[in-house]
Amino acid sequence: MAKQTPAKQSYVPTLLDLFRQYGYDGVSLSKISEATGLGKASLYHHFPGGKDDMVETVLVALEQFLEKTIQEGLAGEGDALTRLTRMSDRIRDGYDHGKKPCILAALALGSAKETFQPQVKQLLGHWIDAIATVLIESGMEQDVAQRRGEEAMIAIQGSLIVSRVLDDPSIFERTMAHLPEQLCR
Amino acid sequence: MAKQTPAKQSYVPTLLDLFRQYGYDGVSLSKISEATGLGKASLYHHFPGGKDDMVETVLVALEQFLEKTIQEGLAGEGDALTRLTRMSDRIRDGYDHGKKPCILAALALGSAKETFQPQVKQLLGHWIDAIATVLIESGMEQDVAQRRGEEAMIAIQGSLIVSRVLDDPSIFERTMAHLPEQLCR
DNA sequence: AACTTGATACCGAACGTTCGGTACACAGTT
DNA sequence: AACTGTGTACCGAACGTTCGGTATCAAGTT
Repeated sequence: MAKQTPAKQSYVPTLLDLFRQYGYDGVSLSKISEATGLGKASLYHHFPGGKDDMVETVLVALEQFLEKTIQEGLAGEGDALTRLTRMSDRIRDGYDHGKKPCILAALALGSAKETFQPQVKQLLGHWIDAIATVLIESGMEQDVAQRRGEEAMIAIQGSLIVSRVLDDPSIFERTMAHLPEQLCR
Repeated sequence: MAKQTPAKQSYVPTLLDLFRQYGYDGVSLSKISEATGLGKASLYHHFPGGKDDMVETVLVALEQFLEKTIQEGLAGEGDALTRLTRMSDRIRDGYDHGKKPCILAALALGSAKETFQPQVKQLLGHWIDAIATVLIESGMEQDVAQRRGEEAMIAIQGSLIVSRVLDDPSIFERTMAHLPEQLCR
């Protein structure tokens, strides 16, 4: 695991956008150079481990973002429905209301899968667990709650893909709007 | 649209496997050469349009497969639940019980999106419409049925991704098992 | 029967370009 | 001086694609 620096972190938004849209194999160093405004040498200066180093930096940032989302959203005040609605709103923002794909799905494809599967799996699993925890605290059985967490992830990932393929972000928005009640049923 | 030939069609299974797993950008001509046993020059002999020609051949085959699935499964005998269960079984087979990704999602990523979006969109839309038609014939309102068709696609795509990321195909299987009743509710 | 022609399928070599990556030099800041 | 950051030039490998060629087969002609 490469060392994280403030400079690296400052490139996360740009890198995230590239990897989520083009996937690992579709993002070349030239594309990154263009998007960040840095030459290749500078990119290697900041990310000595190259492309993999960049993806890891993005994943570390995502882990932090997820933690923050859990603390401020899911683990905050209110009943389950309120909390899940707060999460739903954050998700809408994070995916630009259905217009941006999920990097976790993108990294499950191609050569990225072999390299990053453990981290991606851990992130997604963590997200599911957090949703399940909210439902458990509201009185739901653990088994059922875990299933619901998975359902939530299926809805999120599935609606992002369908919205993207059909070029219709309202599908994602509609799905997110219904998700909280569905999980609490 | 390049001309389709029997030779081209004979390579569809191999090409489908490569593109669904590695995506468009992750599949090189070398990889295809290796998987098909043909040299690169031979690949160009059969697919003069190159990689794009190969993807199009796969998409044409998928369209035919979808038509067949609709005729034999969704448009066949029985009530809506029976028909949707038949479709669900075919889907399970087509995705090797959750172990293989969907090429439509893979082609929605990277440089493939720009080239193949119209065809991919048409395929997915056609699938949704076929599901909605079954529900409409069983008495459901058109609006609701169309929504249900989308929900089905969200469940399929989402559960494939979640199963893949979590390395747990049972998630897909479970989702497919419940899908017919869910759509008919 | 032998030869010619056309069609089909395949190949190795080569092409121009892009890939990820490295070495070195220089400039700015502390 | 040390550190941080950048640019230029270059590398070998791989990319997608094309070229010129060989092998085989079937059909037609002599």
